[in-house]
Amino acid sequence: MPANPCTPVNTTLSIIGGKWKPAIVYHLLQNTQRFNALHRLIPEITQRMLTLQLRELEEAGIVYRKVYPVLPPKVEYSLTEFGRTLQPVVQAMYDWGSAYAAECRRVKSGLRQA
Amino acid sequence: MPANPCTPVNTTLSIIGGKWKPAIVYHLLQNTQRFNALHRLIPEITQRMLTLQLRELEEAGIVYRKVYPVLPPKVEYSLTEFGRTLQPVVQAMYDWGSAYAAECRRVKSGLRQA
DNA sequence: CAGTATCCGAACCGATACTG
DNA sequence: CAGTATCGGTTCGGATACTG
Repeated sequence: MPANPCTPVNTTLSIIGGKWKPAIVYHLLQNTQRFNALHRLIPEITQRMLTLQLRELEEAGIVYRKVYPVLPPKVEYSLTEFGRTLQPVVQAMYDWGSAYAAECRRVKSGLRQA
Repeated sequence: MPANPCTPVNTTLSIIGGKWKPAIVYHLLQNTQRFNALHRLIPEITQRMLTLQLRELEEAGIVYRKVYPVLPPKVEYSLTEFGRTLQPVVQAMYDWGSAYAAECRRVKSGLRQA
C-alpha cells in the first residue's frame, strides 16, 4: 500500500536485483544446471561471483543446491517451488526490457515524446 | 559499462533498479508530484539522491520534468507515456515481494521445502 | 568439478552545507 | 522551492591465485 523504501518492490529487488541474479534465475527457470554449466551459460561472471550469488539465492529460498557426494564433485542447482513463482516477475521484466531497447532505437532514430 | 549479461531483464533493472527508483516510479504512477511533495512521500531519501534518481529516470525517458518559470520555482514530475508502461512490471514486483514476505514468515514459523 | 582466499578499484549512497 | 557542491564511508564486483 504505502511506499517507503521498504516496499514489496524493494523486497523483490533485494532478492533478484544486482548484476547477475536475474541471469541466474532466468537460466534456472528453464533447467537444472551444474555449476560449470551455469558458468558456461553466463561466461562473463567470475567463479567468485557465481558462487556468492548462488549462495544468496539459496539462502533466500529461491535456489536449491543438491550436492552429490561423489568424486569429482557434482552439484546441481535448481529453483525451489517458491523460486519458480518468480517466473511472471522475470517475464514482465524481460518483456519490458525488450520494449525499452526498442524505444531507445526509436528515439535515437529521431523522434521525441513528453 | 563493461562486460554485462545484457539480457532484457538486466536492461529493466538498469532503469528501475537501485534503492530509490522503484519508490519514485510507484508514486508517480499514481500522481504527478512536485519535488518537495515527492520528498515528503519518501522521507528517507536525501535531496541529492532524489535529484540524481529523477535525472536518470528523465534521461531514460521514463519521467517528464516540467519546469514552471515562476518564483519561487515550481517543478512537476510525472511519468511519460512510456514510463507508464512500467505499471505491470512494478505490479509484478510488488505482488511477488508481498508473497516473499509471507513466505519468510511461514519459514520462520518452522516449515521447510525443497 | 566446484569451489576458496586475497586484494583492490569502482560504484553507490548518505551527511552536511550552501544557493538562485 | 528546488536544487548544487563536497566529502567520505560502505558495499559491490572484478582479477588472480590456489584447493579438496
